[in-house]
Amino acid sequence: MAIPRAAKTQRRTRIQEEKEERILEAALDVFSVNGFRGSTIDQIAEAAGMSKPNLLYYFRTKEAIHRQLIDRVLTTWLEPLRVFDAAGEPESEIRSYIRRKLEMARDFPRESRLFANEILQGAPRIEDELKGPLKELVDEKAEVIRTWARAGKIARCDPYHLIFSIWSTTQHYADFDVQVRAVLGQAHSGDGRFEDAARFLEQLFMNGLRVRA
Amino acid sequence: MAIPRAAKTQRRTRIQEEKEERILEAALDVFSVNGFRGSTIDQIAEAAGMSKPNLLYYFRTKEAIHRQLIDRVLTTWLEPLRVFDAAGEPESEIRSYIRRKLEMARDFPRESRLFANEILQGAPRIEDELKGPLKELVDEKAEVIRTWARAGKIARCDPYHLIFSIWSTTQHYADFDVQVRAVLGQAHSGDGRFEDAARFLEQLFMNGLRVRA
DNA sequence: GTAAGCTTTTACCAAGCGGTTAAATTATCG
DNA sequence: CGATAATTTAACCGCTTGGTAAAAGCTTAC
Repeated sequence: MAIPRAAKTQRRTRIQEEKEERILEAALDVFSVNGFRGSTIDQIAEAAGMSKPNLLYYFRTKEAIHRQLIDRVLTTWLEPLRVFDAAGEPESEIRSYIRRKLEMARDFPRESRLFANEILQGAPRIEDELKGPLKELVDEKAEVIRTWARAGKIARCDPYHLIFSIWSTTQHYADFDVQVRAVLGQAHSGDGRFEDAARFLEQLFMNGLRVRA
Repeated sequence: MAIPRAAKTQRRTRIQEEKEERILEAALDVFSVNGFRGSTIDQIAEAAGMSKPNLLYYFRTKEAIHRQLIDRVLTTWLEPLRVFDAAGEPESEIRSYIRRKLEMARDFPRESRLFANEILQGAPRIEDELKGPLKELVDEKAEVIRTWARAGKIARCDPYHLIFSIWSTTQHYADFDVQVRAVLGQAHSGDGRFEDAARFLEQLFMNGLRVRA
């Protein structure tokens, strides 16, 4: 007779660790494309190569899987912004922030889309995290940017909308990938579009934020 | 005995016109939040104030409703880009393109989200339109931008990524509205954020694209 | 008014959904 | 090996889903 559910006592077997990882991996595939309501446990189970009841042995509900994925993404997602350093040179800080966000769009598009799906649908499951930790982090970094502007190191501008514009331009290459590919055609079918994007965005933001005489 | 379905003969009654409009209006509400798979006919029917079978009298399938919405959005959505004029002044053309896209994000957020949902999910229903009409239009306008750059009227840059960056920064205020509100807090609870965004984006793109000595 | 066509409702269905139960199977460890 | 706990499977449940059938109710034109 098995103890109710896997997570009841603390993490024990390596098989548990492996299966949970496989499930989360599969769920990321499914959720990032279909959103929460549009995804079924059966789809995830099949993608993970196991039966539905077997999957439900590791995660009690569909929502539990989603929750854990979202939590993971939220922490790793904001890492680049956390690194943003008040003591650094504005130009290089912003430049490398853009570059890092673009790399994430390239290397973790599913995570980006999972997040986008959640926000699009009104963020019912993460409103608190947005209004709490996220807002506080952005507030803090906005203050840094404002300081740089006051010191004449970059042009005066609204720091919040600057951050929004970096988020949107970079995530666009993950979230709207199909559209980007369709418009660019065969030409940039490899990862070339990311290099072009990096060049363009650096130019745009560096010139756009330069202090004008 | 009713003729199979409403659209069989050509559009007749004004009641048909009215009801179809009400259904599409309701469907836009529902689809734009939940995506295609996440939305149910019942939800749409209730939002339209009618029974499910009644709704299905006007539209044979869920997909038929969605299709018509998408088709509408696709045409109106690209209007601002079509207006983009090679004969105009680069600065004012780009500036007013940004302004118009931002107005659309403000005034038609549901349409923007419907589109975003579709793209996020791999655009299964509109891939052809993206690779065909959309790509052609963008190709044409990219050429215009390239001409301006060659003539020294704006900085040399990748015109495709310029267009992408305008799309993403403006649509962000519709698609990621919840996040934007959460981060900005009470401060800009009205439409003020759109004015701030307009100011910031104009500054960013105007400076970013100015020819540098 | 009445007949024809248009619209709405009631009742229904088969498939898919998230999730449970209990028994069968496998791994672990003394 | 044997016992105990961990894992997997088969069978199932009640609810929701997209969609249909058929009849009842309503409009409109003559």
